[in-house]
Amino acid sequence: MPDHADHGCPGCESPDLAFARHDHAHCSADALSRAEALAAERGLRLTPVRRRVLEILLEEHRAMGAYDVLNRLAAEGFGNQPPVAYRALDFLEEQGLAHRIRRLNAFTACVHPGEAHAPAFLICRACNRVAEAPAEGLRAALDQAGAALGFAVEGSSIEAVGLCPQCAGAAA
Amino acid sequence: MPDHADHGCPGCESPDLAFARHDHAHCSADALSRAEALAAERGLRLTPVRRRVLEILLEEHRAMGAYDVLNRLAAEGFGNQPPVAYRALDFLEEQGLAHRIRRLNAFTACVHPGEAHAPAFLICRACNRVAEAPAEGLRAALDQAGAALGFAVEGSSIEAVGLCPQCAGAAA
DNA sequence: GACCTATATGTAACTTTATAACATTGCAAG
DNA sequence: CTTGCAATGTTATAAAGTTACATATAGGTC
Ligand SMILES: [Zn+2]
Ligand SMILES: [Zn+2]
Ligand SMILES: [Zn+2]
Ligand SMILES: [Zn+2]
Repeated sequence: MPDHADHGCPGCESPDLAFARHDHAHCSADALSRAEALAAERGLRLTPVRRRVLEILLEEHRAMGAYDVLNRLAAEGFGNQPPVAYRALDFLEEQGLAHRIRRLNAFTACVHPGEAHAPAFLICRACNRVAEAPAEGLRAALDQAGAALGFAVEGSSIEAVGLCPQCAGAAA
Repeated sequence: MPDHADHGCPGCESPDLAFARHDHAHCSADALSRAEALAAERGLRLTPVRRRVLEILLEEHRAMGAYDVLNRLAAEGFGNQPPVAYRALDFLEEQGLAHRIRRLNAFTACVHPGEAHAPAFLICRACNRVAEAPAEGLRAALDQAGAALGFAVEGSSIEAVGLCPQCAGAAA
């Protein structure tokens, strides 16, 4: 694991840095090394396609459509049919290394994999960047709202659209 | 407005009755009459297609895909091309008469239109019914979670998947 | 090493969901 | 009326996701 002393590192901090100026080279390298550690720990195979998809998602704090990912893969000599992208994305999602953003039909790399978490997503409608916000309280409240109706919550998606600090500043 | 004395009526009660035994004929008739009142109030045209789409959605507390709605419309002599359904659904959504369930790529009628609300949705993975849960507290918490990152929340979707009371009972 | 099996990848074909662009209809203000 | 605008109809196409089957490759067994 890299040394973090001088860096803002989403993996090691809360909240998420997607909207803050930060050392993103470190940020993404760290997420990748965590992913590798996790895969080793779980006896999973972080194959070339899977690893490359994760790298592509990690390039920016944005969500990418499966077909955008696929185009990148195809350009690099991997298969060029949808299942190639979807399978890698599904794998990453199952392992908590990426998240699906349902409002965007798109995927984003998880910035702090390994830590059990079920974040809320903040989606900037201007710059399209996506941040994870801690959502333990929200999940608990949702469980409770369900329970009030006799409903057993098993999974949930909490997504907000709005303006990130930079885009809000630019608009004002 | 119908007399509610003897009925469970989602429009007049909280929480939602989708998962409870209730007089659904009243429930849907009430929602429709509220929609009509609302349209009149706002000077909007609840045209035959739009009204029919709302009726179709109101038949059950389920989410329907745009193409399911379209098939129904086509069978009844309306246009049979996607925009016919999407336009009506978009209109209903804008007016708060229907909601889009993003996890399902589907739409459901709002059971208490008119009242300002931004509900959380509870989606039963077994019977596919959808209920609206009050979510003022959740929205507030989400706004706050965004604010903590300098993010201005403008809209959000909160959706939970799980088991409704009846399906949970059947499984046990 | 040779073999077998499970997992992963490649590929073709297709389904489902959604939008863009333009023509037509029909009500409604003047 | 007639003129304009909102709604609907229609054609075509784009975007997102899945099914089914063939091929390749990693790991374990003998
Ligand atoms: Zn970063
Ligand atoms: Zn932004
Ligand atoms: Zn009902
Ligand atoms: Zn159910």
